[in-house]
Amino acid sequence: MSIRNPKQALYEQFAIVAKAFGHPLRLEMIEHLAQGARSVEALAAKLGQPVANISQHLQALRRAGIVSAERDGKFVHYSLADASVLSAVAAVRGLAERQLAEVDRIVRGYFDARDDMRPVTRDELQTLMRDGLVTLIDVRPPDEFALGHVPGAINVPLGEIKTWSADAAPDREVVAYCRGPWCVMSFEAVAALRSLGYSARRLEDGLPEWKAAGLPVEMAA
Amino acid sequence: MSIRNPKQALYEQFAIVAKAFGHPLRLEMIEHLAQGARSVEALAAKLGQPVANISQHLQALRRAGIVSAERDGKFVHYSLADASVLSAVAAVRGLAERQLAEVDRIVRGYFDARDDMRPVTRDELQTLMRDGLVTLIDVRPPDEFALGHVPGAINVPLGEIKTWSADAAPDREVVAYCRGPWCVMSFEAVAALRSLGYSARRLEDGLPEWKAAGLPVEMAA
DNA sequence: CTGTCATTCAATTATTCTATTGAATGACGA
DNA sequence: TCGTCATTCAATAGAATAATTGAATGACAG
Repeated sequence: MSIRNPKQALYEQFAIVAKAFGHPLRLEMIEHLAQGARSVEALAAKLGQPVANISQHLQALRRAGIVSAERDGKFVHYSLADASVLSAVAAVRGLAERQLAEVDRIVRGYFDARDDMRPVTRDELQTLMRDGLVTLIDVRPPDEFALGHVPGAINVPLGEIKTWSADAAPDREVVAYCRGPWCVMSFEAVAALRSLGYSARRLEDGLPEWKAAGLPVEMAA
Repeated sequence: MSIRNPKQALYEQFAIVAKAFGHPLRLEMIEHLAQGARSVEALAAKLGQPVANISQHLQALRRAGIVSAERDGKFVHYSLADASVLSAVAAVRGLAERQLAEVDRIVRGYFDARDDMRPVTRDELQTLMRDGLVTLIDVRPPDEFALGHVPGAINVPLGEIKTWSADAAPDREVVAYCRGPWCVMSFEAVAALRSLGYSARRLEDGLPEWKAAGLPVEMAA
């Protein structure tokens, strides 16, 4: 198909970008890169995929201008190229949530069972934190926590929930968050805490959305 | 690939939606559907494509929840399912415009040559129209104009620019708009008017964006 | 210069997507 | 009921994409 007119040429470019979003693994990669820059190997480890596979998907994302690469010694660190990557993903996600019955089914079948209370919004959380009413836990792995987290949050990776809760005040509400709106770890954390008798809720979405909303982020531990 | 966890199942759904955006023809179909509902045959005629091909692409879009179908006698009218379809396209377009060198090249090679002045923003246009300083022309075909246009606009399809301009006031500035930000017809109209000695500019984007901004739309002719 | 390690490339196979063709469906009017 | 017309389905061939494997690159340490 030869390029007959410039509009078609432009739409071919736009299609390259949209197509790059059109693979579940690449969407998951974007969720991880939204936490901060990652090397190919680190991403591959997080996703449990062969390095070469991740490398190829990263290059598809780079050709589409979704991620950018920066060489640092023998590592190449990839990160999101543009803040609007997250808004593009959010637009697609919103469309899917509103229009696809299958999404509704998945959400109802799995998530609702674990999160029958409505999630805490960012505004609510800020009020609750200011008044000192809740304990905020970040259930992501320590390396992601170290690269940035909500101020005042405590890092409690999913595997340590039980240990941690033994020492926590039993009558204080816990709010958990993780990588994004559909990150399963915060759902699991809330379910675990509730089964241990705690009052727990989920933040409506994750750190990248918090950052994108212009709210402050705390570094290091 | 079996569904191991609900997050992957969700990402597969999101990928279906994103993938549906990932074809130049489907993006062009979305641009047309943004003007108003269309039958399969009408869309096929506008795009110069076989009906069966358009029908199949429409069903891909429908499976992705991007368009919805409504039967009316023997016709099936398709339209955009959700206002956020346009914002998803806009996010992808913005990303491509900012990140892909190829887009820059196409725009510079073709559009800049025909539009060396900055386009008129919607706000500017409203001021200019209120003060009666410009003539606004809608260069889309009459059927699209009839389904809704910017109040005060005159319908001057591309082929009639020359005839129309003969009767137009020669010292009055003309603003042209069409289907969207990269619709070539408004670029062509501005180029034609300038070559005829008129002062002409383009509106920054088209009718769907005007409507999406909550501004009034006039119906019929 | 050589070995090591992160990343990329190249080649293969399996899968999915695209365009095209002609036949099937479903609604309308005679 | 029958023919017509808009749309969809089904089947095909050709093209693009995905995952896997092993080899090649490029940077660092000794």
